[in-house]
Amino acid sequence: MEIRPDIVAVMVGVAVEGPYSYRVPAGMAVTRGSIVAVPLGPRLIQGVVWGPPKDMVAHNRLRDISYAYEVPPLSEELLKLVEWVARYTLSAPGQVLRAVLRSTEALDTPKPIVAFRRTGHEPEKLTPARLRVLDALMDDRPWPKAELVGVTGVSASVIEGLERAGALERIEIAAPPIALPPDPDSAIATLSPAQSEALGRILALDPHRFGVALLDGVTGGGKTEVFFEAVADTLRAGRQALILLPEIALTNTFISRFTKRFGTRPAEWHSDMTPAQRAKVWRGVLDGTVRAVVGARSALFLPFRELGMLVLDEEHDGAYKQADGITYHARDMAVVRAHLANARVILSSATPSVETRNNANVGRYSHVLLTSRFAEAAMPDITAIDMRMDGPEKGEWIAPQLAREVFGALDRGEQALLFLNRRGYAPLTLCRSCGHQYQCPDCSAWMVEHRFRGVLMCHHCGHEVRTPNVCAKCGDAENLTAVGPGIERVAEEAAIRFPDARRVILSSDLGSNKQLRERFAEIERGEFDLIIGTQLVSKGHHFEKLTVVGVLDADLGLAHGDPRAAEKTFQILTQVAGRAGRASRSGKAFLQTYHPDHPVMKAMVSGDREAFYAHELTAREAGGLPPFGRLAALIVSANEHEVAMAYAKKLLSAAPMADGVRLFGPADAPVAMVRGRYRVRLLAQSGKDFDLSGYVRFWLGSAEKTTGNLRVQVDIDPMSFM
DNA sequence: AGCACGCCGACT
DNA sequence: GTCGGCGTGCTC
Repeated sequence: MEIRPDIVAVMVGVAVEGPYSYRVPAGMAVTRGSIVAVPLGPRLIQGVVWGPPKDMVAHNRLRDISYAYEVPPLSEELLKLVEWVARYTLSAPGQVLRAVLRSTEALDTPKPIVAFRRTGHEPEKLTPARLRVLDALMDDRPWPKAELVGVTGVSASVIEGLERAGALERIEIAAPPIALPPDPDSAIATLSPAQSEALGRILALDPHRFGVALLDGVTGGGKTEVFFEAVADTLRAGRQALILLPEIALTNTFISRFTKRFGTRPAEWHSDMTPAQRAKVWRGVLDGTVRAVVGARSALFLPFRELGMLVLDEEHDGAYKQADGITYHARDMAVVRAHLANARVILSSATPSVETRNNANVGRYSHVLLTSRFAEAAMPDITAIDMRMDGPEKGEWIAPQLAREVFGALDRGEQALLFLNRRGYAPLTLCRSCGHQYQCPDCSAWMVEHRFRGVLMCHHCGHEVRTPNVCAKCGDAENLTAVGPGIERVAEEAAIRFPDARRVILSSDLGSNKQLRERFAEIERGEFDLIIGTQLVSKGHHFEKLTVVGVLDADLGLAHGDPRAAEKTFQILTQVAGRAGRASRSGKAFLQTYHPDHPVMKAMVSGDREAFYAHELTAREAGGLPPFGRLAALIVSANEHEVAMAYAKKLLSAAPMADGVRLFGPADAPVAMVRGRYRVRLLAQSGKDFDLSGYVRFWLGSAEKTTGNLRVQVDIDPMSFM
């Protein structure tokens, strides 16, 4: 094909099959990776120059690139990542590119900051406010307007008045960087011998090549200090570093630890930021002024050009799986990006995912065990409370033994935690007169009562109704009953049992992220005695005075026919139990369970996590499940159940034959209807060396096209069967 | 992703 | 008679 330097392929940030060809106007210089604005239909959208044109487009259809942004081109590694993720997840590359071009404002020239300086002219009228401003500007250095307002307490109009009077002159200065470069040598940590050894093993990975280390050690064992030093090593070598945290764990604690170590706050990337903040970080990452980022999973697509290290803290955490838009697992994609960038990866966890443990077992990842006698001594003593024998009275949720232990902790001036991974007051509202159960009109799920807010709420679609006084079906006013506990109900029981304790409830629907962060800070300062919380409390928080942890329903999560149920339960129980006992105090954890003989419970009680991994790996291998096999889920949805099921059956019969691929379904999803759409699942299973993405792509390509409201959603490596 | 085009129900 | 519902297809 003729190479035409005046025509290039541009990947547009739109879900189209591939790049489109555009003319490069005379005088414009672009290269692969250049970020450009192009006309598409009636609009102007952003895209990235992908290379020479792929296909021949009639000349009369070609349009000109509108302009090229004056920013460095995206790195080759990032472009390859976009293609890889698109291919793997069966999404359009343009759609993946949108995850990269997240911050459109970032491409505009940064707005300079307006500052003022004295001219020397005295204004004719000198008011007290004017004097304060002139005093502040005594040293003739220009001051940013916002700072001037802050320091003097005057309004902006005073400053503008002085400018009009000729006493001040306006200067535009370049906006300061969003984050100062972290100093790798600011406060080098004194590592314990075990930490030094762990660091040594991580740094033994060739810094110029791809390599993964599993940093495996108990909570509180000092993993953070170790990976900070590894980050410092990367920064010293002049490369950028990315630390990913599960969304909710972006805590002040972590940020301040980073700040202490590196002498400056890291650049952050998460959903709470304003567009302006995002823009600064994005641009800084691209132009290289930002050297280290602490962020949530979407930070994986930031435009680093010199990425040398990726850290995934709590690598097992389910929050790394993204399910809206493109469906990807940030841990797996991080490994892919590191591979493309010749960078090192640290996967850090006290409860590594079974996949990661297997990669370490077979030597694909370096298994860096961080043992800490100190931290291990503080590991809690775990007891299973058999709910069949020693459970609480009817209508109560805290077993007598657990209640005694909580009293003990409170008496000693320590903290206790009651954990239940279920939001709201009660998962079901039932009329005892007629048997009516409140269900979501649009989902096959019960309406969960949220008593604080006075509503019944569907946890799948957010649908809400006011908590009824009389049964919607029979009109009986007396017999509406809350069935089962949620965290609010546990709090109610705790208020009765432990009236003198300073209690706090932690649940994602009881405040904004900011409020929750403040709540965590208060707990860390010891302002509460009894913490009652959901999943939130399990993540990365250090409560020094916490010595007793009670898990009210350790079985929650084991019930579903989900291949990862045991793993997820093991991880959350370990994380929650690990909250108990820190520093000088040893702790106790209690698991209320109806299945004390389940392998997960036995591993927890005996403290033998190796037994759990061994058991789980054996079971996975026998079932051909990940990491010994691959899974891909196809979720067919439609407004009518029959339509979805009929199409799923057609899909199944259209499936190409392939050696080693097994197909299951179609079956109703566990929550068969969500937001008024019925969902039917097909599951493809293959060996681990089989290109299952490719197979599914071929399958869907050869199948009858969907019409109407039928949708097929593909989830490669599904984490749950919901 | 948008946006227009086009084909079937209730209304100023 | 048309306003507008959204299903379908196209954008270099």
